[in-house]
Amino acid sequence: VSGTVAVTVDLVVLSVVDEALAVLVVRRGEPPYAGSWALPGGFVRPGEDLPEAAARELTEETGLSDPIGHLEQLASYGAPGRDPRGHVVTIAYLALVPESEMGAPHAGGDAADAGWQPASRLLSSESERPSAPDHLAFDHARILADGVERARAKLEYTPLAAAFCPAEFTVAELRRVYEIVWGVPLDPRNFHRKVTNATDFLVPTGRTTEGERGRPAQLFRAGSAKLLHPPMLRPD
Amino acid sequence: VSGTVAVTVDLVVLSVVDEALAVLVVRRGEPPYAGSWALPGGFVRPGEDLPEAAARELTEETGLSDPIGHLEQLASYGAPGRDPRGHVVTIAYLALVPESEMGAPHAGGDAADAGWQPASRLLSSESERPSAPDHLAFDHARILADGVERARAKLEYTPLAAAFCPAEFTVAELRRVYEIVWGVPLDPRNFHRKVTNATDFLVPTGRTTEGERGRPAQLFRAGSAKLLHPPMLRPD
DNA sequence: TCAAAAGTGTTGGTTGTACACCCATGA
DNA sequence: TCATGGGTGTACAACCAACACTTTTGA
Repeated sequence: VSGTVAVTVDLVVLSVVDEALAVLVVRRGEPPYAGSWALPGGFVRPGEDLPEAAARELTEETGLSDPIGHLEQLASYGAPGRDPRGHVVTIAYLALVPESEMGAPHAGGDAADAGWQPASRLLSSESERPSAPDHLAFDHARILADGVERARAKLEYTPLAAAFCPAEFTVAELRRVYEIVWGVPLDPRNFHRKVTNATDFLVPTGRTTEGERGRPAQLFRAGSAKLLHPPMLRPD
Repeated sequence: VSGTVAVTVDLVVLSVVDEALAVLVVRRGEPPYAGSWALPGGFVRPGEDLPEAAARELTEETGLSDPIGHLEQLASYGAPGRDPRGHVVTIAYLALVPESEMGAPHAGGDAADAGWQPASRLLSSESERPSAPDHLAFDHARILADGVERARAKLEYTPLAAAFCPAEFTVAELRRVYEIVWGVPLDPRNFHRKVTNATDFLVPTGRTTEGERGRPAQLFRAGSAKLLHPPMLRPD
């Protein structure tokens, strides 16, 4: 156990659920930290690529298949004391997914439970205490904080907000994503102009919503842009 | 060898040497890839933290102590075939250092040689061929490319350019860093105004240069800012 | 006195924000 | 016809690129 260094992957899967930024967590069924919430993840198998291991663990523990939306590497964490089983280096991945198209998570593998939890609750100073009821196992609170921060920053200069939306979505739905992830209100008029002017951010489908209150809204699909020009500026 | 996953750290140490962006590389003394250039790095020891392992390998192989300047995690690479010895996951670190204050590198440990090489040469399409004389070992060309891209991006919105400069430097020296890393000419007048107006980027020391051509320049030290407001915009 | 480099002033175009205003639907 | 949300126009301020111009030194 102490003569070698082991490798795991962990996932920060974020979505917008019930008007709040939520993270996919599993209830650990095995020690250490049995009974605690944790990020889904597990040991990398020899010969297995890292994104492959991340996708496998996600499916095993939560029943969700390859995340539609977006998957990227977040960072690695390797402090010697971070896992009581020995020296374990973890490579964390960040996924942004539309909750509405992922199906309900259900526990499997080593997980006793699986579901969406508001990120704010798992990040609050209350849950920093290791004994708090919703304290995350290992250093997963720090990993989650880094993931949320990365997501917030990337909304500014990439079209990733669309990864939180279903395949077709309105400008107002996209705006709600920004408002929820950033935690600030945005001017609907200026927001509309900015996202529709940004090159290759949105492509109109020609269809509109029906049966809603107010004037029907155009439906869009995500465009091909990987970088936003000009960027969406976050109010200070 | 194939029953486990090993962990290494590798370093992309960048500096500005002889008016060009340069990277610190070592000539491998042991197989695999004996005789090839490679990024400094090596296996993480059990109980050792990742930045600690990075600093140790840098000192062992190049004789340079903890990099003055800046050190941050870059990314992790774990494709099964990237190392012929087995499945090896590496965590890459990016360092930006002032060449003038680091002393000359000298080989040690497993390294047969160590020195600065222009990044452009190691990144050119010529050296992509595995048989080219300056082809980097393993997937280190990819890692280097990611590191250079990270450095270029970070100059825009962080004060990291100062990490390439000695403790005291002039606005013109700082501008040369931007011009060399970005590969574009910048207007000296507008550059001067932007960096001196950015909050907490530069703090004047009161001293000036002497014995140079032209009017003496004020000397500055790096300020406390971690983010640039407003950012330095890279010309398209 | 000239060349060279540091540093300042000014101008015109672009971009972002605030907000007034019009449009299309359900009730 | 009113309330509700979708979408457009416009004015003002901030910002940035371009470049003329002044300052201070070494040769």
